[in-house]
Amino acid sequence: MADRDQLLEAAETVIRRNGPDVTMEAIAAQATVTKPILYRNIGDKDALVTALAERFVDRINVAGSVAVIGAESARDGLRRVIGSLVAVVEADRNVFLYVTSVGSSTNPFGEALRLADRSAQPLAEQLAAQRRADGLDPAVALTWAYGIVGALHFATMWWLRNEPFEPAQLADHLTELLWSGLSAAPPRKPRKPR
Amino acid sequence: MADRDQLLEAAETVIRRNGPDVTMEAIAAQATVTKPILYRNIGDKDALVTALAERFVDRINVAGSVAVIGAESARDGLRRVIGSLVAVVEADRNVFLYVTSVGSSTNPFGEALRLADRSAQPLAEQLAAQRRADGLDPAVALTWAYGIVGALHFATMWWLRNEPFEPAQLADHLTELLWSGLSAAPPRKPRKPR
DNA sequence: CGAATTAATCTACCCCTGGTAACATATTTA
DNA sequence: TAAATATGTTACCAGGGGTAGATTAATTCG
Repeated sequence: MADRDQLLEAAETVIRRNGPDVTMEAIAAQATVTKPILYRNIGDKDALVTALAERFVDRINVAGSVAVIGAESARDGLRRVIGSLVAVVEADRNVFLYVTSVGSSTNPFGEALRLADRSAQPLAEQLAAQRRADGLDPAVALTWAYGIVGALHFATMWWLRNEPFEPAQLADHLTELLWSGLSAAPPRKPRKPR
Repeated sequence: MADRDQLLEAAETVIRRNGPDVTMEAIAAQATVTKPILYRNIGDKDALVTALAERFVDRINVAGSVAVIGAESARDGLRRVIGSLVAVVEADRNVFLYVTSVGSSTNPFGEALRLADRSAQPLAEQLAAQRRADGLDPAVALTWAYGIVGALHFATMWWLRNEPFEPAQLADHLTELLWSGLSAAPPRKPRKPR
């Protein structure tokens, strides 16, 4: 008893219920199991976060693949994918927060970046392919992939915390930024901190 | 003895030397002081991180203001600001990592977002003003500000970890993305995960 | 079938770090 | 000089990640 998948399921359950700052003990308890079993099957906390992140990214990817069906244009496709991402995160915000905010001393770059890796890598490949097809330099792909993921991440995070407007607006604004960039409205004196 | 500023200075010193996972005890020791003094003058760990973040953002802003002088165009200004940001972060990576990766239970959204606030807020005001001047809807400003900050943050973080090429390239790629967006090379099937 | 060996699980603990209470020491003020 | 007030120190607590060793269940073998 106490399959790896069941443990991950239990972790998600308790995170959804009790918020993102949940203890390993609580996760074990939710699975009606004691800590050593959890550790034997999952590894350490870092491994748990990684596993949950993997699942989460998978869900986002699936949702994106579905959302993009029937897109009327590339821009519309982008808009749909962003919309579905926002929807998934909003629907499961606690798991999202857990997966992105848990830090570990062995990983000084933060868990958010590890989560980003799983999205940015395939995205980079697509971007590179597209650039090549258009006769453009594909070297930008990785930077762009992390930049895009970061933009989505931070904006979504901020939006989650404040919820200043409807999710559709968030998706619209992000699409506009990522699709067209700032050049439409060039800031005269772009003091652009941090 | 043991001025607030001296304590912050000591914190930065020890973080630079020993890396981002540094203990409050170590910081106190570096300031030749004991923990309760540190706590009396600074507050808790969260307050320390906030204070250090504030300083760091200030440095970035100053560097950006200097860098933008003599820009030949708005795009060139953006490029220069991004370049100076990358330079500051690279030169003080440990403090940057400390300030962005230390999590706290009272702040489930992560310290990175708090750091972002200090940059995104003024940036949003500028964006909004510019949009208004151009007769465009300024409602996008906040979303864009967090998006831009996030793009810079993640890409820089990734670059710091891997250092795959020269910092100038990173700045070039990011400028291109933020200035012109993806529309130049529209992905046909934008499976864009995360 | 019973004994012995092996696998699975629990109890109890360690360690480290953030945070603080209570005590001690210097310093000002009356 | 005595009282009051900063200022600092030691010693401790709390809580969470992680694990060693005892304990129980299961399996194999004579």
